[in-house]
Amino acid sequence: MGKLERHPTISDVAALAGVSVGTASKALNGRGSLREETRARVRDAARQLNFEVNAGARSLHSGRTYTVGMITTDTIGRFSIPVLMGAEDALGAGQMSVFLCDGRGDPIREQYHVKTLLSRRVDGIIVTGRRTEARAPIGRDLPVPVVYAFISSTDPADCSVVPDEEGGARKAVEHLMAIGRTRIAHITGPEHHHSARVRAAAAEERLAEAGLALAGAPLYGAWSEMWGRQAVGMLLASGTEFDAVFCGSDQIARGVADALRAVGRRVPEDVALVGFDNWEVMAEASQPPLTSVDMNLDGLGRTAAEMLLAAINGKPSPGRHPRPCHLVVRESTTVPLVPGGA
Amino acid sequence: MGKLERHPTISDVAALAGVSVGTASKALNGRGSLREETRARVRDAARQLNFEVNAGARSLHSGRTYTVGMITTDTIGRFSIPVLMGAEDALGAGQMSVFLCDGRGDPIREQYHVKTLLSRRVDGIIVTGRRTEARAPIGRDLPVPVVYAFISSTDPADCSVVPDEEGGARKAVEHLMAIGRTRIAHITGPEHHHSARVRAAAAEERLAEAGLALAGAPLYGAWSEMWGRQAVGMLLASGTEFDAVFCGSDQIARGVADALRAVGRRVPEDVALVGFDNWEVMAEASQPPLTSVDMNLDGLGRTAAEMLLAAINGKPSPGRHPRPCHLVVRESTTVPLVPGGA
DNA sequence: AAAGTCCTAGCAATCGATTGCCTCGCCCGA
DNA sequence: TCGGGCGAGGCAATCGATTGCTAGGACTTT
Repeated sequence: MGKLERHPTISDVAALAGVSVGTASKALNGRGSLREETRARVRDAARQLNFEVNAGARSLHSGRTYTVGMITTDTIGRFSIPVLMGAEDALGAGQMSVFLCDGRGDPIREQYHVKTLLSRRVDGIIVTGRRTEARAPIGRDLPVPVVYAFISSTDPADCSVVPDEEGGARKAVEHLMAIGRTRIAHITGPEHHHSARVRAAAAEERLAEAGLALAGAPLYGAWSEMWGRQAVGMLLASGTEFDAVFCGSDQIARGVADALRAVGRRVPEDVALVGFDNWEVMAEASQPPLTSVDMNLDGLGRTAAEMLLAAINGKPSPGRHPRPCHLVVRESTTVPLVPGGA
Repeated sequence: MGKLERHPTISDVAALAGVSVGTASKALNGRGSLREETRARVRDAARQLNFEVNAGARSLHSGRTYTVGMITTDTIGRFSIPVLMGAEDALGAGQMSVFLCDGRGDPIREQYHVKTLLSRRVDGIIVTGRRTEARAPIGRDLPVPVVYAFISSTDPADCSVVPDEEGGARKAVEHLMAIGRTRIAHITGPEHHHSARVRAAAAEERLAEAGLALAGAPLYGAWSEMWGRQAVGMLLASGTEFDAVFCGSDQIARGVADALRAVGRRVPEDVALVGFDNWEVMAEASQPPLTSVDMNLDGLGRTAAEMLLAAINGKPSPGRHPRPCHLVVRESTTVPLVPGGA
């Protein structure tokens, strides 16, 4: 509860230990040649005073702050959190602290954050966001390395770690074909979203490779459950035959599941369902739980952080680095085993 | 793409402008008495070199870093994000940057973060988490002020900004009574959760004040949709009469809504439903959309940040500060207007 | 013309910590 | 007894920026 007056400095420690400032520093950092007894005396003094070295003063010499900035281009949300946590995890292992900056989708605000981070002499910057679309670089000729995670930079020379959405969509389709479905519909988000277009195109391509085609054109709409429900209505009204739906998000898939159940179509027996994102609260609460494509967001964050650390140490990895997605299979594509079967 | 060699310093600026370092500093900070022409020359030089003052070096004098630490006790999640964003917002206005530290529920890790933050000389610390339960303080006699947001400290002298969950629960019950419901059931999370107990007790108390009682005992379980569905089964099986359910979370409420619909009970006509958290993706995607108690998490974060700033400036606000919840009314408690009614 | 004012800008100490270099004293050998 | 060698620890420069004090030049005033 009480609040100490001020931070003890190394002079305080030195005085208490009865040595000079330089000696105290050497004692605490294991440098120089000192008697073990002296080191111990200094360590005790430091402990007694609750001394914590002033990181700012130290970086004045070392030139490094062991600090990185993390900028979210839009709002901190469902997609940026896992990325952020993965990065925090990887950076924490390297003793680095993270400055969090929320761009709120405002370029002015974002530039302000970049300036602030540079002023604080971060060793590097990670940029992330909630859409996978490429965006303009946060700056040119910045004095520190930058890595884009989840989103990517329009400059091909920048380092971007992104999910292989195309591969993810292909895996979804392959899984549906593997369980014998041939009339696969696709319901997804707004067409102006990069992710929606990429996933739809990849799904069509994979089907074409197998000599198949989508059941009807991709239905572009919103990322919401309500759109999923509406789209099912449209699909049924159009008379399109389908035995599976690949959805652009878990929310859409959930809406689809609810709408199908409401009209008496069984999932997965009549219609198999695959979602995207593997957002657990959605995928697992769905009836039935959803098979879904996982973009491994925290792995993305971790990789981005590792690449940033490497770049800080002089080993940059320029270019775009897609990382594989994987499929998490749940009951929406697999008929459960008969209960009670001994 | 290119990467500059090193950060320009104020000496570089001074040299380019043809003045001494001290003069350059005064020019850039509007101090001292200098000719306007000199100031302009220095400003130009700074702009030319892309000079950003070294914040670490500066704080060596000022003693302030304009930096705060934010520690999440458990994982960064649905509850801590809005708090975090509110805080980031309020702090950003004060030109302060935020160090984000994820405690992962590990006390060792948490203590490590506290030490790191102190070493970085943050001006203050905000602690948050995903449960409202009081927790042990992160430290005693820390040299900087600490504010707890959402969660609270067990030390009553610490500053904690918390949601008035009790008040929220009362509002939910009052709303249900106001629309004429008298047999209100309560389905909520695990009994060992502080929030579950507090909300249940407040609901019972408010009903008692109106001469009523809960329909059956509170049903403690989990915060999940599945539990909501199961609980409805239990409620129906027990033969308890009820015309409303107050749920401990939106996820539970959603499960309840689905289960009721499955057995042909209409929401809100037969059973009105109120959730808790006002988690929009859940509340709005529910069929029907859920009336829910909003804890105003980002307001909590903002308030916490403001109190921290005040404490940093010597005006601490010790003690527990409950902040009101409010009810967001949606279709689960209101019969929609007849469509087409001119 | 000498002295007093005011304006401008430079000098140097300071913040906290690190580190290369130097000194002091002890021990050993010649 | 004197000098070399070495171990231990102090001194002071350094990192980048800030700021109080001071010096010098221009201008005014008596």
